[in-house]
Amino acid sequence: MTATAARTSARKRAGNGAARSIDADEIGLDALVGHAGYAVRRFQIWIFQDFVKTLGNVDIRPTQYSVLTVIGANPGLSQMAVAKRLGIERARLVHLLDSLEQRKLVRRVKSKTDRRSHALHLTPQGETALAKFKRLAAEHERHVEEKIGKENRERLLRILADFT
Amino acid sequence: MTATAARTSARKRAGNGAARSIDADEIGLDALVGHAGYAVRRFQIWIFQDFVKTLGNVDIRPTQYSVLTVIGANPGLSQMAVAKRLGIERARLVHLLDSLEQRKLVRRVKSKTDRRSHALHLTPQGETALAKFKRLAAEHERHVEEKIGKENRERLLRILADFT
DNA sequence: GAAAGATTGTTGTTGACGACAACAATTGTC
DNA sequence: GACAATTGTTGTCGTCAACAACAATCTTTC
Repeated sequence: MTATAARTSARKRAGNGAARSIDADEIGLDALVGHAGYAVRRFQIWIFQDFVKTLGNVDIRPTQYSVLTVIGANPGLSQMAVAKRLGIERARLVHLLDSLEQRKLVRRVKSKTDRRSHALHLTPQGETALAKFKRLAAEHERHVEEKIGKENRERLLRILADFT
Repeated sequence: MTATAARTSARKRAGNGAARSIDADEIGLDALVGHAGYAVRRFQIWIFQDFVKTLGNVDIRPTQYSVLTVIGANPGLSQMAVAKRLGIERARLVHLLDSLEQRKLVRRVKSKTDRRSHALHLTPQGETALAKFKRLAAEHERHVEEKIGKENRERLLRILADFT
């Protein structure tokens, strides 16, 4: 049905090996239009690009921002706790923290209660930097609002609240 | 305000270098809860994992599925057209098609009207395989529906329709 | 209290993916 | 016919998820 319709409209395009030049608009997505994952993926790419662009001057990427924010709101957390909360692998978090620690935004303090783990803290510079990052991130969020609409953004947040 | 509140509640956690073990639930996300990008990212990871798992037996990943679907619905397209339509880079599409062509699902036919380009077609096996992939993808989509609810999924698709 | 098992941080590898740059072959334009 | 643009290709780089293995350090169990 859907497949048949798509197939029929496609016939006029090329039955053999001719690649007619076509406007991207008239290329049907067929089954993809019914897949939430496809739309979400495209949207997520758009969001990431805007985030990276908006926070380009301070050189902070989404993942780094999420790590800084969680540490800032919960100082003293272990790497394991941060990784679990954000759904990041602990192996991956190691490199993220290496980078953030080199930039003097985060400190790994040896925990005295558990000598395996590190207690994560923002440095004073990290705190002021994070404040700036949050302002830029809010600006990015306004771009999202402009893109999909104020109400739609709120609906989206409600729908996906369980995943945070 | 939000920061102050988070900071205050965080104080009880660790003022120095003690990494108390904490349930992931009680770790505040602070500013992240207001960011659509964070929720979308987490959701998208969940979707991808379910897709990969559901189509695990046939060894098809989301990007491959999208390429096959578009070619199936628009036979004869050039690589450039497919890449543009799906937001994939043409350099990346080369490898995707190499893989799909090796698996005898897709054929690159030399175009006679433009000897630079290839007209992309599904092989007969590709057609029957895609039919199966679509059934599995529909099953995956039902998982999404179970996860966020029927109405929410439809709302989501409407909200993000412009990105497809 | 010692042995066995689990956890934490770390290092390394693999593969998918987006972004960019360069190139040859071909087409389009002036 | 010279010059610019397009198409497919190759290659590199950096981000990211997923594993596996390891040493150091708890925790459990006997």
